[in-house]
Amino acid sequence: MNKVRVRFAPSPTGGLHLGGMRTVLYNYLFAKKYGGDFILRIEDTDQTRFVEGAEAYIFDCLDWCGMTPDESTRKEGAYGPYRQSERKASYYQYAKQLVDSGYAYYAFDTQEDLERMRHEYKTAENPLPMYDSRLRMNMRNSLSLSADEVAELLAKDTPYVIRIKMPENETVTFTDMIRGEISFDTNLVDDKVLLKADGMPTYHLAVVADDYSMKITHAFRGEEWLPSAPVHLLLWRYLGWEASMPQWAHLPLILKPDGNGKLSKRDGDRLGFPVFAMNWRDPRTGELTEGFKERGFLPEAFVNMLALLGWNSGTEQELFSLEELTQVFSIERIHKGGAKFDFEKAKWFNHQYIMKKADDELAVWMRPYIRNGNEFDDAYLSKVASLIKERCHLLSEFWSQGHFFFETPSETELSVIADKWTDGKKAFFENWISSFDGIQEWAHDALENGFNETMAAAGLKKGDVLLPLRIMLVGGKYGPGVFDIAALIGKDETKKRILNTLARL
RNA sequence: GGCGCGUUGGUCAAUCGGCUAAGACGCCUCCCUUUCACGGAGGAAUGACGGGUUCGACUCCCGUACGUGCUACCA
Repeated sequence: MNKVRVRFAPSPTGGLHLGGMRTVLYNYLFAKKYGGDFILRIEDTDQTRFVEGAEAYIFDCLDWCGMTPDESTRKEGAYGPYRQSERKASYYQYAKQLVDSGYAYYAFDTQEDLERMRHEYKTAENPLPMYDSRLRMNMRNSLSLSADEVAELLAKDTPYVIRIKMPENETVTFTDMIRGEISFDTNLVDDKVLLKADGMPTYHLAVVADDYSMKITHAFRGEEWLPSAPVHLLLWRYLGWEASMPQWAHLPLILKPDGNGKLSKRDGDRLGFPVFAMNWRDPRTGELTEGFKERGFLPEAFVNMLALLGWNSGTEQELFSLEELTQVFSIERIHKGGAKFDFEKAKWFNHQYIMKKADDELAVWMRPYIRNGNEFDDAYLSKVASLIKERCHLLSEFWSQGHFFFETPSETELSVIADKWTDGKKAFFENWISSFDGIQEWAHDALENGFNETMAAAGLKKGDVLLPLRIMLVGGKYGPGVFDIAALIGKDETKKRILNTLARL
């Protein structure tokens, strides 16, 4: 295969959700696999939806996942400009070209005209009438009006849109890389607006013009675009570019975990999981939406989870680095059907990556989650990480799983041991503490040996005193081995916690 | 309503006509560990339905049902 060029064009309407991120990922993997260019394009031609700060946010998300676009799409580049708003002039030119060649026309209908049409032609079997070949001669456009009338309207700067003139009785067929051959009857597709009254293009015109001028060879987009694909194909044809039309791949949808429908931001809020890659604060509403990053996901886990949502390698392997994915990824193995998002499985991926990560690296990721202001050095944090990483599914669980390494537990589940508490046990702990000064090396083995000796001398069993010790050190029935904890928090702190609890029993 | 796309356990999914239908998540049991977790060993749980084609169909074809998407001067 020759050099490929893929593009991802997020609409900066705020947030970058799972579906969008997955489309980027597949674009990226495909481009990398075949040594092509990974280009980002910003679709900011819809001023009513464009959100301040969204562009920078998109780049942040890509950086976090390790998918920074090849070229500096933030500045200049071989295929720039990358913002649609900066390409405005050429869109008009192409739309005009289509009108001149008879494939498109001016439409002067107002919003009210359109509403009236939808109302007037509404019938039981056609509840949603379209602006199409059957109806367009009843509307106000350059097909129904005389040349003089049209010239006059244009001369008076009457607002107009440019619509594609869908042919009658034709079948448009194209090949989707995932789904194979797909056909549409042109009579059933409406005359889509190409250029809006404000002079900005709609997605339909923009995507074709941009893909052409950016020399895109392969285009990935969501399945929701399938119904408008015939419009796009016709535009490529009418503009005389059909030979350079990219190959399309329409990706399956990511669905809600419960019920039906595609996954939305609302579902995340409702079910308690993120749907955006990173935190997004809408500047217009001030509303903050949590991201996977902030929820405690490692980027490699997020990427891995995302890749497997709609694709699999065909082997039993489930854990892939981004690098591995670029090797094994293949369009043939992308599924046709939508997948319900499963947050439990997403957490499992993260858990795997947390366990796999080196302790010192993990320490860096976990540091922000230390809730009290105390300072701890990297070596200490590293040791904590090694002890608790296998019980954290999210980085944010670091604190709930290991807070006792950083503070004396404030809440102690005394009730767990209070019922079976005896003077003999109390004497045992006092004896054990008094032996601390004789311990040469304050480490796991020495502590356990000393504990066992004192225990045997007191005629007690592990079952009698191990749990109490845990409650004293941790505060509850959880955490790593008690001697590991004692070894790490140190002699003084261990003694302090035992004494504290003894005083309360 | 029309059109498009889809349909293997609760979820993600393998299978490209030979199936006693992989594997993973989740769930359950046991072992390990006198906590929790990790790890190990098991278990329950699947081809939407009806017709064809075929020696043989989860796999191919047709219908039906169901789901989902589109049907905006939104993408």
